Amino acid sequence: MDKKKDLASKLRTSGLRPTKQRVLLAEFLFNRDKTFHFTVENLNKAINKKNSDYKIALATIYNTVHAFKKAGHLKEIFIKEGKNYFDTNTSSHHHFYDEVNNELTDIENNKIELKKFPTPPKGKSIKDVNVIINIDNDNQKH
Amino acid sequence: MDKKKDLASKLRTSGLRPTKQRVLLAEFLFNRDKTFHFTVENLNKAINKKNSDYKIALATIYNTVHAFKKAGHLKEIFIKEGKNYFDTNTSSHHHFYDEVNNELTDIENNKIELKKFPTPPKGKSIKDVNVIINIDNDNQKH
DNA sequence: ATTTAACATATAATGATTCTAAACTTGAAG
DNA sequence: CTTCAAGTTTAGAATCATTATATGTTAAAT
Ligand SMILES: [Mn+2]
Ligand SMILES: [Mn+2]
Ligand SMILES: [Zn+2]
Ligand SMILES: [Zn+2]
Repeated sequence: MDKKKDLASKLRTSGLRPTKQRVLLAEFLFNRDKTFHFTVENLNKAINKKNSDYKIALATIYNTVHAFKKAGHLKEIFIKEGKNYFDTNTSSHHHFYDEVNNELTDIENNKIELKKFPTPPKGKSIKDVNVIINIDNDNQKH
Repeated sequence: MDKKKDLASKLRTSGLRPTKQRVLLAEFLFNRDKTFHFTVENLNKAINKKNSDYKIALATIYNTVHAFKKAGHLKEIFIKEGKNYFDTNTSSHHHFYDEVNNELTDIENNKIELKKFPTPPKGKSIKDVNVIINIDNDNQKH
């Protein structure tokens, strides 16, 4: 199978041994058409659902997700306390956050343009910019 | 003392009894010229430092901060895992985040202007927009 | 002054994440 | 093909921020 081989080399290139667990997680996360946003809790449930042919320990899921992040294959996104999202889109980009469904949607960088722009404090320079647009159902009372 | 009386009415108006602990915390947080960004850990240390004349239980600090937030006197800001900031500036505004010193700086709303702007998904409307500009020391290697 | 709901507090519980230490796997070398 | 060391997985323990509990205290209305 081609895809599996590709993933194995992707992992090796990142200095990660392509173990069974890592390849399975990489398949699940990276063999997709669209960006995938998830929490560790999410991922754990999806992978270890009953009747699944293969189980991965929660510690391994943590280890792997962090290893993938360190290797640049995942981005971490902070939205709210106790909700740590990871993102398979590692490009610099922005998000809609739907508070009703706890869902993230990508906004590509070129869809947002900052007109005015503040000067960073002396001795500091801008590393990156994150825009989160919180969205609600229409006609929501505040 | 005028300031104390003001705080007591501010609390009463919010439906909060002006207890000794709340008044003390309100003084510490709100009798300032500038915006104050803090974590609960921060606040607890500042209030309960040794040789301080009055101690407040950690649970009370949590309760009070959450009560102040609910009453609209504090805003909560999510920057990274395990770092929950609160903000005495409750207006809609943005931030610089200095990753080196773990420090937030306000950017007033009118200092940033979004030129291009994406359309929210169908049935959803924008509640608010949060921009975080991560900053680094100059000449930092990535 | 009495009364009662609101509040503060010490302590226990929770829950997400990290650590530990033992067993297993991978890939390189012989 | 074996051997071997470093890397990896795992169950379970530990950690740590936060929240819940249960008891004593206080604000403020009557
Ligand atoms: Mn993490
Ligand atoms: Mn909180
Ligand atoms: Zn994304
Ligand atoms: Zn602020």
